[in-house]
Parts: sequence; structure tokens; C-alpha cells
Amino acid sequence: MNVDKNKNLKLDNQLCFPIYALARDIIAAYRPLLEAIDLTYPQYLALLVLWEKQEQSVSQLGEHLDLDSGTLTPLLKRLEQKGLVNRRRSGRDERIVLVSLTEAGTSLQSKAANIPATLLKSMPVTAEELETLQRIICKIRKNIHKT
Amino acid sequence: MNVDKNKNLKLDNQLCFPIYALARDIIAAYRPLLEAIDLTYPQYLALLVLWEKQEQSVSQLGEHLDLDSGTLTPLLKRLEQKGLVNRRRSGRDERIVLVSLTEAGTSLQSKAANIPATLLKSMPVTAEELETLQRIICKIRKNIHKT
DNA sequence: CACAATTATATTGTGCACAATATAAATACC
DNA sequence: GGTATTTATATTGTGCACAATATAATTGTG
Repeated sequence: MNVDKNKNLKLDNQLCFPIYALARDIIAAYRPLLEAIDLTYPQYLALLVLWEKQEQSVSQLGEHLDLDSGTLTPLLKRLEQKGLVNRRRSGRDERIVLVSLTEAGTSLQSKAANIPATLLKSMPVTAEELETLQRIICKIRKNIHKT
Repeated sequence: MNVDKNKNLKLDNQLCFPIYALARDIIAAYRPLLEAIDLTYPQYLALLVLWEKQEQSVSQLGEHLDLDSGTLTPLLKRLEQKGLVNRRRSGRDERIVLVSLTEAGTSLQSKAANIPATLLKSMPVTAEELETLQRIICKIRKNIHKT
């Protein structure tokens, strides 16, 4: 409307758009590495969590990844179809679906082990910058108001 | 497989996942503000670019936003259906689609003008941290290998 | 000027994200 | 112990992202 407001909108663009674009850039950087083991980035993240603890409920996975069942249910079904995870109802509580790694899912970890280092090499930042980035992002994520 | 590789995978999670999660957090923070003017975050970004220059080709918009026609074409059609933009073929080159703001699209800028400041208040960071964040992210985005 | 190559956008198909709602099981409370 | 509430996951619908392909217009070259 006027110069001041235009400036605000430009500023906004400079703060939040880069984070949104960087997230896509990073996923794009992972893509060729993950295609080699037939995974998408969110699928890789789900496996990262399962490699730490090989059986978890859908909601536990969702807490780690900040994703709900609307995202995870179809994603986990795709991982199941690839033979990487099993899904079964808990005996004690039939509402809970327990997701666990198959042998193939477990053994995929060794094939993924070199991905982080490879990706890091393609990230043009110093160790110090990465630490700074991590610290600030962690602070924002902890304190940003979540509904 | 072994301790070292597990460590790598954990580290990876700590570097890239937070950026991916933060991008979603920020879009979530915008959501209530943008719902008030019936926009999604990517639609808002497209309008930000158009508010700077009220007529552009699809590819020009794509360069600003790092998005291709597969994303932009349906997004722009939705903005057209809302009466916020017009889409017409260029007379000089019929391959080019020129996207321009309607009067409603232009006047929406004033309603969006307070969004950046409101959002910034909900971002728990200092001005210094934001500047640091912006500088490092900008550097990564400039130098990260893009196909 | 014909025609091959390039360019700009659109279409199709897959896979997230996420809101809203549905379903079914477990728990709480009378 | 029966019923209301809560909890856990699934389903549906919308809107991105993006790869792959299609379509059509333009440009380059002989």
C-alpha cells in the first residue's frame, strides 16, 4: 500500500522464505542418495527413528518426527509394501499399531550409513556455522508457539 | 551396524531434520494469519512476488520462488479462481503465460501488511540471531549444489 | 523456407502435510 | 456393569512439490 508496508513484506520474505527454500534444497540434496536405496526423505527419517528403537507405536514415531497419523499411516504402509517394516496391533491395547523393522529394514541401515557424511560434504558450511545454525533453530523450535 | 554409523545417522538427524521441521513450524505459525485472508503459505509467497512487480511470467515467478510449473500452474489457477490474479498468454510469445494482479489481488496487500510483524513477534529469537540465521542460510542456499 | 532443436507451460502421477472426521478400543464415572 | 469420555489410528479431501512427459510456439541452421 505504501513504502513502509512494502518494506515489511520484503523483510518477511527475507526471513521465512529462505528457511522454507532451504528445507527443499536439503531434501533435494538427499534425493539422489536416497533414490539409490529407494527411499524418500520422510521415509528415511522414519527409518532413522526406527533404527534407534526398532519397535514403536505410530504415535511415538509421530512425536519424534512431528507428524500425525494422516501423514504416517500411508507412509508406513509404503514402507511395509517395500518389506522394510511390519505393522501389527498391540495385544495389550488394540488401538495401538506397533511398527517394527523387518530384517531388510534393519540391514538397510548399513547402506544408509554413509549418507550423512556424503551430504555434509555437499553442504557448504563450516562446522562452526552448522553448530550456530543448529543452536538457533533448536531454540526457535522449542519456543515457537504450537497449537 | 556399529556404534560409529549409528552416531553418524543420529548426527544427520540433528543437522537436517531440524531445518525440515522448522520450515513446517513456520508455515504452521503463518497458517492462522493467512487463513484470515484465505491464503496458503505458497500462495502468499506468490503474491509477495507479484506485489513487488504486478505482472510476471510463470517462469519468472518460478525463479523467485524456486518452484516449477508443475507446482505453480495449479497454484496460480487457484489464485485466479479466488479472483486475485489474471492469467493470459503473451501476445509477443504465445508460449508465455503472464500472471498479473487483479484489483482484489492488489488490495489484499494492505490486509497482509501486518502479517510479518505479527509473525516476527511469535518467533522466539533476537534480531541478532535472525541476522545470523539469515546470513548462514543465504550462504548455504547460494552454494549448495543444485542440479 | 523447411525442419530440427529449444523454450514455456501444462498434464499426469506419486508422495507428502495437515485439517476434519470416522472408527474402534480403552478408561472413567456413575 | 453400563455408558460417556478419552485415546489411537485410519480415512477423506485439499494443496503443495517434483519427476516425467506432452504440447505447442519460437528460434536456429542449412
